[in-house]
Amino acid sequence: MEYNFIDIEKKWRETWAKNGTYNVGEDSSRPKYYVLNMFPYPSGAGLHVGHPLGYIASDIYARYKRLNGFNVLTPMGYDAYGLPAEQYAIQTGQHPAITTSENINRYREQLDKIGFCFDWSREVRTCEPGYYHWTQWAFQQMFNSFYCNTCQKAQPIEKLVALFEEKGTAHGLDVACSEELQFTAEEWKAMSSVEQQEVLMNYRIAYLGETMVNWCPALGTVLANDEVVDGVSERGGHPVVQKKMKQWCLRVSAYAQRLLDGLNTIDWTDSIKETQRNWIGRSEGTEMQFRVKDSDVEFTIFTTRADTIFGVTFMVLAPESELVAQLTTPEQKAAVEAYLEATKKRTERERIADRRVTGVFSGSYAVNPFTGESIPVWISDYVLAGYGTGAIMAVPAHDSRDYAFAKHFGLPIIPLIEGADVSEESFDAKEGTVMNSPMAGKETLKGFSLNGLSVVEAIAATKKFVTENNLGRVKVNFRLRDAIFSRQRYWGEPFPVYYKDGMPQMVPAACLPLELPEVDKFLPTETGEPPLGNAKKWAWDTVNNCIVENEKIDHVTVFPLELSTMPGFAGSSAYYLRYMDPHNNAGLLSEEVGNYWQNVDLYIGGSEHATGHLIYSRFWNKFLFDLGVSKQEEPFKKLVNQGMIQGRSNFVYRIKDTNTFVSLGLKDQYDVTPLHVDVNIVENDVLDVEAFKAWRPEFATAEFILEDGKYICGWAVEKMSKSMYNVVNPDKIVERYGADTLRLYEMFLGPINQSKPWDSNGIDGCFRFLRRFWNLFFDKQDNFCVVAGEPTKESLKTLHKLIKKVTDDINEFSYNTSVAAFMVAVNELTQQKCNNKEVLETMVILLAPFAPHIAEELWNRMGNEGSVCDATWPAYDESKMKEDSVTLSVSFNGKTRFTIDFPIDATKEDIEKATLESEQTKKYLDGKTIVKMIVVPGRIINIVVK
RNA sequence: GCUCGAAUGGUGGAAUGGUAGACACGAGGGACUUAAAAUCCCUUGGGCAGAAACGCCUGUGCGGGUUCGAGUCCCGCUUCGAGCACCA
Repeated sequence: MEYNFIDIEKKWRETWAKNGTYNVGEDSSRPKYYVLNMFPYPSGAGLHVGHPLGYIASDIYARYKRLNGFNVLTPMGYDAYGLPAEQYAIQTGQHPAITTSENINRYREQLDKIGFCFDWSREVRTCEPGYYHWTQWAFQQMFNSFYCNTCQKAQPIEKLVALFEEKGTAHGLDVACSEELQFTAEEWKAMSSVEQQEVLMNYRIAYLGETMVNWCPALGTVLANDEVVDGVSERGGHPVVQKKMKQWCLRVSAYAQRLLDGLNTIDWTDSIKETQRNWIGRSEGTEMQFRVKDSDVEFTIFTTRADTIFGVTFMVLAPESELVAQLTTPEQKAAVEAYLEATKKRTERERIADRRVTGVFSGSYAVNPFTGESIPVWISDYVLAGYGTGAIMAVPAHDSRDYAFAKHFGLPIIPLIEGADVSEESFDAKEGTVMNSPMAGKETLKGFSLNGLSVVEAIAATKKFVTENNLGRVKVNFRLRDAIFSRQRYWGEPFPVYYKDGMPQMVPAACLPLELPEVDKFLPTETGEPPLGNAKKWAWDTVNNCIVENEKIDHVTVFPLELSTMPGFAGSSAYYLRYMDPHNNAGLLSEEVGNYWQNVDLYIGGSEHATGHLIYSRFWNKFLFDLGVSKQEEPFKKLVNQGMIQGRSNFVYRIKDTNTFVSLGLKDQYDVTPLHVDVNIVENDVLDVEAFKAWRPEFATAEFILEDGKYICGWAVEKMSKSMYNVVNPDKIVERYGADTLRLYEMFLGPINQSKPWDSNGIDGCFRFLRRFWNLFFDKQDNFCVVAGEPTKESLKTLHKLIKKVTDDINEFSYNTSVAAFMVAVNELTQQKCNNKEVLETMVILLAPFAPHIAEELWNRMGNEGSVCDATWPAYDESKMKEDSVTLSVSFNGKTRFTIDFPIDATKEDIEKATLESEQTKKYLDGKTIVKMIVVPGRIINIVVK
């Protein structure tokens, strides 16, 4: 019987859809398991074979869990907002909603062919009002919350207002803020409403902040830090400049410590955790106050090397620091201004590319609080305004950047570590014994000295001294910045915000979702407003129809709406929660549903989201957890990163200035130019010459120099992309081999977490395997030949060996080795001519997660009711594996020479005795003496001889 | 510069410290066939030996070490990949 995958797969695809086989609900009688894929952005190019890799891996796991009695949720949806659709709209006038919807349909069609067990009834699209309602809602909750550092939790902003009314800022709580403010209850009460709102903005988790942002002129929008790579935009590669702008921000930094701590509780790869730790960048140090000489100005610096206070020979301010204006003396004013002007002109990219030492003296001196010495204050762009306090104490002997600066400007360098040679470079390591702290004979504050201590001890001693003497405080700094949350774009979630007296107000809950309006054009307005500024009618209608009515305010007043939209990560930050309860109109998700599904047990996706989506959604979830909406502190318990599938390009070699192409093996005899050739007209690196001629008009008359009658192409591993003609479409594979073969092959290609090139050459092996498997069930006359009865001992052994291997492998996501194990088992069963029902039925269940269509078909043919999805995963029975004897290899000095069979229950002594008495041993000993004999029953015999 | 990861045949890749190269592709040889396709069987890390049989040597990026025994563990390198990077 022919293995007719086309009919089989079509039949079951339809049956599953008709029966809703993969739809799930809450079921308290079974344990839940939540498997999630990072949902795709539906691009115009459709899926290539790399995309389904993670989906297949998660599908196998989901099906395996279901066979083990779990109620498995595996939903799918689309991250539908994004730049490409908008860019396309600008170019063609085609509305992004239409493009997106077309792309989604194409994706769905392609996905459906691969046989996933997604519950499509739960599909979400981030661009639909029913979905972004809750994105907007969450934003409003963040606006209405502040972060309490003391209780490590988000709290309602009303609580902070109440504290201000009672005690001003002296309320005793440590609260996350943009800027430290001080006022009394009386001062608070005396403020106008607008002033109070301005103050509160300093504390809100979603706040409007005037900060330096990454402005991308070409895209006409601001970008988040993770969207800027090497000074250019991640999308499109346009230059990015620093600009001070008023933008919506999320106070992600407030959660820095929790984001860091949470990493220890989740089962993610070390590399992703490490990447996030770097990105969060916790650094423990000391803030110290320095007085400016002959002035009452004081400023604060941050250092992790408080112990080097005696080696400070100058101070440096960031050019953007507010202190620059205060500390610049009249004599230096012109020089400083010239420097600031020059710095401003340099883009981030230029600063990275060109690391010249630059700087200017401010004219002022600071006073070392420990020694009273005067230290010049400089200004340089190697100090960043956004980190710490934007001011540093420079210790050239023990910091390489300070060292370069000191050498360049001829400033003194004082070594502080015994034996450290600082004549050529600084000694940055935190080790050694401290000296010159203070230098012999120098007086210091309260006689403080660090000499003779180790660096670690000296840091601790300085911290203690600084705290006790009010010179500063111990401080933890994070590199993690607040996320900039506005984009001056059309295709995104509108902010549910309007302005009154210049202050933002939340659109009333009754007006949510605030829908994205139609616009005439997708570009910014002539007055420079974001694209939503083109939607005048929308603004008017919204104000009149909903906000005015709900807020009971005067119709005559016109309130402008926020015209920015939210960034890409807004919609993807809590989608896993929405999948739990996608049709709920009363809330993001219900209490009951949240309690059942909790959080994602297994999350699969690419590691490129390490510092973007995977940080933002952890932050977002923690916030919702504080609100009690999410039930777990961490959204994704286990994370598996699938590797990238790279392209395998093929090349033909054209002899220069001719239309003649020479085969790979002969190309070195000619002067040739390699050209990419479409991999779809190459098979096993042999070019289909006729197809090549038809491919392009200019090749129609091409001539070929063949080897062995074939044209052999060269190949290379490159990114899978259209321009390299190496894109392989999964539809083509499914058409030719079937979805089950595609699934098996994608897994067989190698470990799931490794990047590897797609190579269609190996796929035949998987197809042959399925055909052999299929043939186990049919005899030579094409009759279904599976019969009930007692299985042979051999077959049971083969089966249980496989059960153990596959179960272990699935749990470790080692799918390539389990596919290999299937191949071995099927070969063995073929040789055994096994047609036993018990064995073959179990084989079908084992294969069901990998190749569901063929498994379902055979399950059905064996007379089973229902779907193989609801079968029970077989238990491994060790007794079926019991052997009568065991083969042990005998080694001499670790070198294996021969093997001997022993009864399974042979003791160590039996083995030793039998080995020594064997003829082969005697032959190998040949006059040598035995020094030692190691016997590990069941494992190894090694004899050490001399 | 710092952090993490990797390196095994022609290729993708297997190996709880115990016979390295499972499985698959490719290649070579053979069977069947008028032929092709399909299918099946044998060989396949390198080298040596041989009439045959049992073979022998060598081999997991490089150099050391631990061990009866190391692809695997430890120390020191090399190369490649990823992340962070004037973060004080």
